[in-house]
Amino acid sequence: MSRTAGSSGAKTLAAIREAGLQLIYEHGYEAMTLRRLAREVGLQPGSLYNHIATKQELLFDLIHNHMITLLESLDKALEGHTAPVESLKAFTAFHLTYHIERKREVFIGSAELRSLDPENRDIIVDLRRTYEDRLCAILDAGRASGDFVVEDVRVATYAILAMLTGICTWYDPGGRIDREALIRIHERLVLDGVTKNR
Amino acid sequence: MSRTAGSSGAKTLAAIREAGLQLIYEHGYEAMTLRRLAREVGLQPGSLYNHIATKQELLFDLIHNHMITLLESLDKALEGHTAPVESLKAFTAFHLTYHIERKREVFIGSAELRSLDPENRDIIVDLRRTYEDRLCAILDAGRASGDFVVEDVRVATYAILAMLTGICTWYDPGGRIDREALIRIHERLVLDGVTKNR
DNA sequence: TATAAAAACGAACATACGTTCTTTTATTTT
DNA sequence: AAAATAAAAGAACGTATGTTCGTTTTTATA
Repeated sequence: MSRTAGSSGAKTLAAIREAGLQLIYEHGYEAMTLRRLAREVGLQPGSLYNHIATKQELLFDLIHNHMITLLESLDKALEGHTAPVESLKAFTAFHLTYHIERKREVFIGSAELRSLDPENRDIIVDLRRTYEDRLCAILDAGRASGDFVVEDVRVATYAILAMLTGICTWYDPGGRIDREALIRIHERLVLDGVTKNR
Repeated sequence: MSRTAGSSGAKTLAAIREAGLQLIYEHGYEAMTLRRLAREVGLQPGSLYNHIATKQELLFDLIHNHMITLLESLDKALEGHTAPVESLKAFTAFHLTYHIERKREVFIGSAELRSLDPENRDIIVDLRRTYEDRLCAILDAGRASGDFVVEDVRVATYAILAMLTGICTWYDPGGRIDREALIRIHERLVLDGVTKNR
């Protein structure tokens, strides 16, 4: 046997990425074998190396792509909002939506940080920090304008992110609660948490 | 060579548990090799089997012990509190304290769920559900008494747990914020989230 | 249409893994 | 003090893993 009829590099690579994403999400990077991945895509193990350099590079590629897309989408979602309250609402809605829609990428992006080689990890950690800084800036602005009352901006940032991100680990898109309701509930939780109202 | 002078079963098992906890926390269950674990404890790989049955059993043992301790400690912490507001404060304080002190156990207890054999996983998932139910009950009571205004108790439960648990992934005990301040901040965040105040 | 490049196969390599087994020595029990 | 048990060593087994390589066939280029 040899090259298969109809085979195309771009298509195969996309299939490898998708299958890799799913397998790493389900079993973890270490537990995913390239033989299993190859079988899923319909290839022999060695043939994977026509498309990826190493297993590690595939992982980094998946996470890096995710982080870039996440940041670009966020900046688009925040465009046009100037008032801190509106920005915070926009952030919350975006974060929830994205984390529900890209559940697997998000999960891998944090759970598999430790599976990355040090240099690769550093790059991703930097991008994560940039994302956090966006929320930090909103809280800072709201504090300056008097809209928010926050004891410690960094703590509030992490608390909010932790709460919102935690959702994607249990939320069931086909379940009892629809996305709009979920966003509404959390907008209130987040706003109440940073608003003076005693 | 053979049995080492001063060797004792109980001590060695404790050392295996501690080293296993640390290694799984750092690298993940799949990435931790028994050879590395043995080296850490100062044993030959085969000698581990005088103390553990399998690698899988060690993982289950660590997580199961953690869950049992968690539940017992929670019930002790909630004792004596009857008013929903007080119960919720007690829950928050306990949850934070425990999750900061037992960071590694907590992390493994959720991150390595997927590395458990199905039967083992079922047991742990049941215990987790029991823990969640404690918070659910507090919110239900507060809703019945009129102290809390919660749109959906299950959602609020998960949101609160997600927020509080997320903290243990970044909190630095030796850092800028001391534990009391952290608890105070989060008690406010949680209470505001479930209290009517518009 | 001839030639170069791409994409697959299939076999193989070196290594590492969880685990088992036999043997030896230290500790505990009688 | 003798016998039984527990805990370690050390070697080995079978298997699985990431990866490489030579070959073959299909697609793209000239």
